[in-house]
Parts: sequence; C-alpha cells; structure tokens
Amino acid sequence: MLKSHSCGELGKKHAGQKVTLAGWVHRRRDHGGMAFIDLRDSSGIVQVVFNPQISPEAYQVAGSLRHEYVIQVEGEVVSRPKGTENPKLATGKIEVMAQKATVLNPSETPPFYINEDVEVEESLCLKNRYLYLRRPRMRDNIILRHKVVKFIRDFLDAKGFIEVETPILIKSTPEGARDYLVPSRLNPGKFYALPQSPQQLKQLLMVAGLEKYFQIAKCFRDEDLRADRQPEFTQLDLEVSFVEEEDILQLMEEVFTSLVETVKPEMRLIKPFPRFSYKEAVERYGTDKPDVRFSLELKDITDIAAQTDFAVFRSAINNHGKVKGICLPGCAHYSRHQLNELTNLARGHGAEGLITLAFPPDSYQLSAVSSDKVKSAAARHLTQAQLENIAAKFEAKSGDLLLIVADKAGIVNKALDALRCEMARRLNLADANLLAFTFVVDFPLLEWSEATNRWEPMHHPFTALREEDTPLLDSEPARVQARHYDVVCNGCELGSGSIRIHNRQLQEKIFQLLGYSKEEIEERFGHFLRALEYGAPPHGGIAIGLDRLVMLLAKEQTIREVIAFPKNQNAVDLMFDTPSYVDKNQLDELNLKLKHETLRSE
RNA sequence: GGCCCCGUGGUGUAGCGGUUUUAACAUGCCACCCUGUCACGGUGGAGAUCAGGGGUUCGAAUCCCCUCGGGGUCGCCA
Repeated sequence: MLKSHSCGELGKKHAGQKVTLAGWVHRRRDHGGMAFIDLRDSSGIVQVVFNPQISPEAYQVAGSLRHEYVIQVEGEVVSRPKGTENPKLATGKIEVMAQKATVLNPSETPPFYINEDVEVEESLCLKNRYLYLRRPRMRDNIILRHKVVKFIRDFLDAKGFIEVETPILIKSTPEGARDYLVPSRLNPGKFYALPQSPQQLKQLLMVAGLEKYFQIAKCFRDEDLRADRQPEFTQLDLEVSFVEEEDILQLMEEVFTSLVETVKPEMRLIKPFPRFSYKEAVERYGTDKPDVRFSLELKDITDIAAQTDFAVFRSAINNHGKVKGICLPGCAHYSRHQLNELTNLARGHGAEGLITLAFPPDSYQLSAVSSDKVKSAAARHLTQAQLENIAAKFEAKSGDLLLIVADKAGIVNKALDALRCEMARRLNLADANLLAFTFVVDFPLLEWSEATNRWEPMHHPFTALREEDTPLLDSEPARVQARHYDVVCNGCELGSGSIRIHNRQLQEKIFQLLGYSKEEIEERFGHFLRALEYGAPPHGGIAIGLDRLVMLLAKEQTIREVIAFPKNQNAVDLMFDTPSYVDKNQLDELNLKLKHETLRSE
C-alpha cells in the first residue's frame, strides 16, 4: 500500500505516530514561509502542514501542488497547537507535519469545483462524472447507498431470505413498459428483452419452493425519463410464500424503520406507518401517492357548488364533475401575478382554470363573511350562506386563500395535487427531516383504458383479487378490489406489491379479461401458466425503488444524485457518449439492417 | 409528441434596447509577496465570437423567429 492510514480516520489517538497518507489536494493555503494542504481521500480530509524547518524538501514540493494533484505524504501526526483546532473538520484536533511529499500524479485544473458544493450545469457533471463523484456530497451519497444495500441484505438474511440472481436476458412481453431488446446472434431474427422487473422469475422461484426470495435487481424500461426515473434502475425485489398482505406490510415497516434508525438516525418517521385506502388518498390528497408531511387537504364542495348559480361550478357538475379545493393559510394577499402562476400550474394539469377566493386579512367573524369583502370572481355568484358553508368546509380563517378547481374528478384531483405540493414547497410546510412512509391499500384491480378501449391492470396481471370479488370479474370488473399495496414516502411512490394469483384458471381468466386471445396467452405466458399447475404455493411480495429510497434518505431532488453513472433526460450517457453507432460488421453478425442507412453515416 | 424554464470568461451569477457596457461581481487560473491558516490574506495579470443562425432597430447579451444543448413536467412508466 502507498498509505498506512486514511485521512479521515486520524485523531488524537494517533498523535506521535508516523503515518504515510495518499490522496488528493482538496485545498491549499500557502503562507509563503509555511503551507497547509487539506488532503482528501475517500475517508475524509486532514490538514497537512509543510514547514521548511521540518523538511525543506517537502516544503518545496508543497509549493508546486495544485488542486486535485494526487500526492503521497509521510509525516508525524501531532496535536494542533492550542487555538488552532478546527471544529469544522472531523480530524480538526490534529494535523500531519510533513517530512516527505511526493507527487504521484498531477492534475489538470478541474472544469468545476470539487471542494465546494455549488450547483454546476448538470451536463458538465455527467460528462465529467468521475470528477463530480469526487465531491464529498456525492461520495457520501454513494456510501449511503452502499450502507442501505448492506443493511437490507443483512436484515433479510437474518430473516431467512435467500438472494437469487435472475437473468438479464429474458423474454419480451410487449405489454406494460417498452422493452429494451437484445438481438440474438445464435438465433437470427430472435430477440431477448431486458427485464422490466424480475416479476415472473420471482414467482417461479416461489413455485420452486424457495419461500423467501429477495434480490437487489437491475430493471430496465425504455420509457421517457424523469427526475425519479432512469432507463435502468434498481429495485429491492422480494417475494414470500404463504403470506398475506399484512405480513408484507409488517415486514416493510420493520425494514424501513430499522433502516432509517441505522443509517439516518437524525431523520424521523411516523410510526406506525399511516394507511390510506386508494379511494381515501385520492379524495383527501388528489393522488395515490400523498405527501402527508403537511396537511393542505383537498375538500369537496360539490354539494355547496351545486346550489349556486355560478356557471363554472354548474357546468362542471352538469358534466358529472367535481368541485374541490385547498385552503392556503395566510395567502389572501397573493398578487394577481402569483395567482396567475397558480392558475397556469392548474392549466398545465388539464384544468380549465382556477377559482381563487381570498378572505381579507382583517379580523372578523367567519359567520359574518360577506361577498363584498371576499376577493373572488365567484363571490358575487355566492350567497352569504354559501360563502359561510364554503369557509366552514375549509375551516378557513381571515387571511386565507382558497384555490378551487371545478372539472372532471380526475382533472380536479390532479390539478389540486400539483397545487398542494407546489404551495407546500413555497410555504415550506414539509419537514425535511421527516420520512413520512405510508401504505396505500385497497386498489381497484383494473382500470378502463380509453386509449386501448379495454381493461388494463392497475398494477400487473399477476395481482390477486379479493376472493369475494371473484363473481364481479364477469359482472362489474371496475368494482373488483385487488390485493395490492403501495409504499409511499413524502409523495414519492417507493414501491408496489401484491398477493399474487397462484391458480391457473384464475390467471387465465384475468388474461382473457385483459383482452388476450387463447393463442396469445399460450405464446406469451404458457410457460408461466404451466408452472402454476405444479403445486404453486400462495405467495406475494413487493418491489421497492432503491434509487428513490436512497434519494429520500440523502435528501436529494433526483435519483441521478444517488446513481454513480446516470443518463440524461434523453437517455444518453454523456461520459461514454452512448448510445452510439456500431460497425456494419456487428450488425451483419446479428442479422440486423438499419431501416434508415443514413443514420449510421457518422 | 405537447407545455414551461434555462444557456453571459474555467465555474457560479449580475446586466434584460443606448447611460460609469471598453460586458460587471465572486471564485478559479497565472505571477509575485506573506510562518498558524482552514472559503487564509495582499498586489498585479490573463481569460467571453453573451449557445448557434436569422430577423426587428439608427443601435441587440437585452426584443422576435428558428436550430442546438440542458432541466422540469404532461402524455408514457403492465
């Protein structure tokens, strides 16, 4: 080894020891007659002192050092002179008096700061990923990720779970997300697909009798990217035989609770995790992934609105829509500009517009609210009693601002969800140290898709349904309840799971209901259906988005900050500059031909 | 595919029709000075076709259009 110790591990107990360190020049302070170098390695930072009276040679080297030079330093660990300790540095009680210094490798001046956590255009960070990863914040994120994965492995191992790897080259099943395809050289014209998740494989492991499976699994989906979506991402995938919903939820609550207490003890959770039915979540928060760190709950005033002669309300209600809103405390003073911004946000989510209702900030009794005092385009269409009822419904106080959307229920909820989250951000209502894990349960099994004109699974087609709902499959599929659950944290969908179908007849029936012909079912799922015929145990499981989990623990805004080498919004790796064109030879071998030959002309 | 935001020395920002724009500030870079700093300090210096192209105007970093690049989001994500 070129080093005897790591920078970050040094402390009082090393005082008097001779050490050899190796790392990067994080910062330098050259005083002319004496120089200080903050030396950084993966463990942390320590101050190295170059004093010409101790070593003129080392001092000479110090003068030539620049940011990010890789150096080796031999010296003695000493307690810092009184008054020069640095409490901001973990190693601030000591320093290393350099006796010898060697430049192992010089460095170009980096294209952005590594020793300061200032935001840099993200494409630069992605292009120079190895430099961005040197930043202490990113190093901490990567280490946190390691700790999370290690904790999960240890935790599940102790519970008797077996980690099993499943293939990356599997069969394409074109429903759901788009597949990444891999051509087969040995089987011309045929393709593998990369797994969108190991769903079928883990169920087959249950049929195989493994009983408790988990995997830190890479998953691939060829869909558009978002702050919390990458084309390849990692799931904590697990499956257990002979379980019911409650077993999985309890297991998850235990994993997350002890995980947070172990790796992020300064963060808090709500225990036990609150639970919402899908219906309740949508009614109260407008979404099935509510952020419950703050209230700003949606209130339904459809019944009051129905009694008014306000055209906006009436037309929404006549179209079987809803009138709902949220109450923003102390926002009655919002300017026209601010209200316009909020209106645009609502429009961006499909709403025709936004009705705002400001209760003036002077003190008065809610029971005496009158339409001439309230600032709103709707005010003159509302009677005194209606205004009071609305105020009462929102528990509004003077100085509050109501944001109301009247439209189809889906649009109302979507727009108000967006407004609620935006306003929580502006009003800083969410406790940054709180991880509000929640379970959302009682999902419908199926959703009618206007686009494809058929039933589609809310979760996936392997989800079991409540036994008593089985007859509804034929009569009223919309009312069938799934044995499906979601884990949500701070408004982020962390994971989804369900009890699965383990009976061939039922599984076939679901496929038929989803619109597959007998032939399609056999071609795509025959292998799976046959497995269910050989004593498949009742089983269920869940898959947790690991990138999102680490993102929340690291308090980052995107999963790219917790992935070592992520792709940009166009799914391009800017460091490798890939995807990229390949040689014609490679295509020939794979029996492939580009449809537009010009594409390859680079 | 739609909508929104962004692009100014290496980096981060200011400037948002003409005025102290000869494009500013901070930091980084280079040189010199400095023996207890820790975001060290001081002096001096170099560094920008204001993303690219077109247009409006007497005059454009600034207004308009297009293109490119980046981000957010809707659709999409069984």
